[in-house]
Amino acid sequence: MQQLKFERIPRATISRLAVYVQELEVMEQQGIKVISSEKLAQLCGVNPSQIRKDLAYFGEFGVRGVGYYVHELREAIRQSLGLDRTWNVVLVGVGNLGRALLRHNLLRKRGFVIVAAFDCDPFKIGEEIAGLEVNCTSKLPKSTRDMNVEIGVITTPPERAQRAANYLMEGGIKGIVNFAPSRITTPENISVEYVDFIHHMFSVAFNITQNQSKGLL
Amino acid sequence: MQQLKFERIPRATISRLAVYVQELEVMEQQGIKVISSEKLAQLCGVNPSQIRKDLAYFGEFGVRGVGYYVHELREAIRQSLGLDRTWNVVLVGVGNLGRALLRHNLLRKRGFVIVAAFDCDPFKIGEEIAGLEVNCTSKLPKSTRDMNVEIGVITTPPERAQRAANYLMEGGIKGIVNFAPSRITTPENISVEYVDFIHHMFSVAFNITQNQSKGLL
DNA sequence: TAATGTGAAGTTGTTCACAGCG
DNA sequence: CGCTGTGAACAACTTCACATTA
Repeated sequence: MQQLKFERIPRATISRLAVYVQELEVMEQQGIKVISSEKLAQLCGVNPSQIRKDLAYFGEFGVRGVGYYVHELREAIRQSLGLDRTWNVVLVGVGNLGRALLRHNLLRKRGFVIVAAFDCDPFKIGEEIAGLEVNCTSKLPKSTRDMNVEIGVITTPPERAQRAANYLMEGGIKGIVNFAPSRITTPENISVEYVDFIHHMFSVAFNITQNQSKGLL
Repeated sequence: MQQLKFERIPRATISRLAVYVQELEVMEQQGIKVISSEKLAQLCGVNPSQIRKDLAYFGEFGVRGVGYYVHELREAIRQSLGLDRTWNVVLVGVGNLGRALLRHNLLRKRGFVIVAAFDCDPFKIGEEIAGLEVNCTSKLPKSTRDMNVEIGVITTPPERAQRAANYLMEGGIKGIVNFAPSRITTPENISVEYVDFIHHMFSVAFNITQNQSKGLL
């Protein structure tokens, strides 16, 4: 339909769009039909024109003098982000975090279906978690190809993240979400996202430290 | 010692510093003594001058014509970020993710000690996880004050995140790391970080979609 | 001499302000 | 009339280029 423009879209815009979707969903559940950029901005903690700019990358979804129809806007963003479909996902590294993700139902609710889990620890192989049997990592490349998986999630210890990434790429994966606290190297055409909550702990620690030293002035 | 400058430090700088620390640690373990901004940049996937600029916010840590002493630099960054101490942390919401964090040893290794866990589900209260008894959330404010806790981690379902935040603030917490996929509102002086892996899944999905449509041109 | 530290240039992202439209 | 959509102004961040120094 839209998606006609071809400027490069800022990363920041994408992650804000994700926030908008989330808040729009809540509104929809509350029965709110129309929302202005002003009000949505307030809820998301951003500037109203920011929202309008972000949306403008993908099309014109609003009605002047009125605002945005909540349901319509949500669908438009979902479509723009490529979320109007399901994505097959595999997970590598069945530790604490891996298990939590396997059991997490929000992923599935958002269209990300974990179709296989892998680990190289013989003690974990064969174990069943959330209806999924843990397989040996060596089987990963073939499985992902057979199951037409496009996204890989890495939840291994840091030192094994690169190896996991290599297996995933061998399996023809197109994007990786890396929860391990270490950088991985991949060719340009593989999209990599890092989820490192320790960094956020660091940020908070830093901000607290700074707020306190500011208080002393 | 340093920390003399008082320009505002970009958020982005902070999160990159966290990456540098991580990579420096790996190097130290490998016995590497000296590193240039060039090489470190390569490992971290950033521009060399970016590193030098980032470090310049905090002081001069390098030796011209030589580079940076790995151990020294790591310590300098840790100190600058306020990581040369331990931080008491409480966790609210003992679901899959909460459990995973409680059992995660990387947090403690980095100086973040979870000293208490809370949940409002009577079935969970009393349960012991990673040597910590789950307490009723109503006890949170008093406990955090008594234990001198500065950071709260929220791992509740989204609809309960705000309530958790309120309890934490009542308990005198100064910073919050919110893993729940919903915005929370707090006064200015509370530092809030959002960890939302779903957003990263969205980003990857979007990038894959875009790469593919690029391929069609 | 090699690599840092840094002003200046360049790039990217954000906010403003208002024209345009339902 | 009110709120969107958007060019223009602004702010923030990144990279360049080179003077500086161990």
